[in-house]
Amino acid sequence: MLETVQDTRQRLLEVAEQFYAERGFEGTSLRSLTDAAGVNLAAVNYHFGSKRNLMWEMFSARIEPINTQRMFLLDKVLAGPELPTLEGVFDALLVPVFDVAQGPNGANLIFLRMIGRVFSESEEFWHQLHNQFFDVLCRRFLDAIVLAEPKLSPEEVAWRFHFSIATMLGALGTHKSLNRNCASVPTLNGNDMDETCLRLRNFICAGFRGAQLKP
Amino acid sequence: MLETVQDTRQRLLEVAEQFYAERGFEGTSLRSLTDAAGVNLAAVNYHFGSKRNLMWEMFSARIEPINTQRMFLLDKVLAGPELPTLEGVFDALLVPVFDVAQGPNGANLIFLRMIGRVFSESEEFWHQLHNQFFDVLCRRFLDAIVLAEPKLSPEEVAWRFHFSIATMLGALGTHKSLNRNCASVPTLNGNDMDETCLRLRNFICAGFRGAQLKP
DNA sequence: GTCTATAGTCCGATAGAC
DNA sequence: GTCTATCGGACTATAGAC
Repeated sequence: MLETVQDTRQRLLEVAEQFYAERGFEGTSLRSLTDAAGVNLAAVNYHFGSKRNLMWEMFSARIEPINTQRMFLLDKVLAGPELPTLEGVFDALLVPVFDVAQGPNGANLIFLRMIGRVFSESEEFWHQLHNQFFDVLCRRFLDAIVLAEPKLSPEEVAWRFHFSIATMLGALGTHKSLNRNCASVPTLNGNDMDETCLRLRNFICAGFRGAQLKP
Repeated sequence: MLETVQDTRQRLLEVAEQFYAERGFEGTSLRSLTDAAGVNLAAVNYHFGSKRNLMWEMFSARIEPINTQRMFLLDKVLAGPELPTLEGVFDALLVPVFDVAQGPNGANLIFLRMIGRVFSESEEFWHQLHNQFFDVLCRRFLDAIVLAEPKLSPEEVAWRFHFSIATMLGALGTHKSLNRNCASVPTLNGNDMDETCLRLRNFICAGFRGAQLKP
């Protein structure tokens, strides 16, 4: 194995992502984490100060480049001469996630599950994460959707956006289990991230457009 | 307060639901749980044998009546002279959940969050829950959807059903946080379960129908 | 920066009196 | 069926040698 030698800090971040994705915050012990990373238990507090800070920095390192890219793509959609489309807006939201998931060594399903698990965190931790990483982003995307669907009231947009986010997070969180959720269900090829992303985007856009309360 | 006196076992089940919804399995300690329930710590092992069995029975007591009702409604949809509709099938899946959530004392958001949290459980526990409570159900609903949308291949149905379930679970899990996910988002009236259910069903049906891979 | 050793706390489970 | 008391172990965090 000619892998690049990684320092302790980086190894901790990588194993933290995997363990968090598989077991959640409370379910991950620092002992099991440092054992799997091949580093000393005390290294967590030396490099990060606490278990919580380790997880926070792991999440931050993953989500901030994605959110930067989301904003960049959204700005591009909004800068055009025409009104934005739902497809353009939701592509800006989804494509950066699946770009990261489509790693060089095959689909990074751990990463998807980690992202999807965040929203079932305990209330306080989730609230802090949301304020730090999603509040502004959420507002920007809502404003863009109002432009894309000008006939809908803000409340109507809020409802449909809520379901759209629920679909995205639910799909990310359950993605790893695709092939065994139902024993007798056809196997889904969940390794092609581009196809998964496009299917998800099409589902969300269609749901959004067709979700009028009274049929 | 003229409440009916409840026995220890029932109080444990109720507090277990609340704590599981708010903190998850690993995040719930038996001491905090028994304190909140006003019962002795040892009562958990006397009545249920273990923390795990307590949570399992809590979930079973909640989901089994719902699944019975789901099957009943699905059978009704399938017994008609005409082919089932997507709306009928997804109503059979969703309405029993929101019927329970629409409790006599207002919306039972704890219950919704508990259901939505289950799918982010650790792999092993989730797998066992799925085998026990969802495997057969899932197969039955998939078969019904194939009848409702006969032009779609089984693989195509499986993809779209996956996203539909993701939407449902994501919406249940995040429902409690509706009003503070975005500070500047219009407040959603998340207390009318019938309206929430209908909106969710319409979103899912529209997403399902419009989720073709190639536009 | 890495290690050993351990403090101090909390955990699930259970024995045994009542 | 409920209680006290406690076991044995796991946890996070840290002190201090190297």
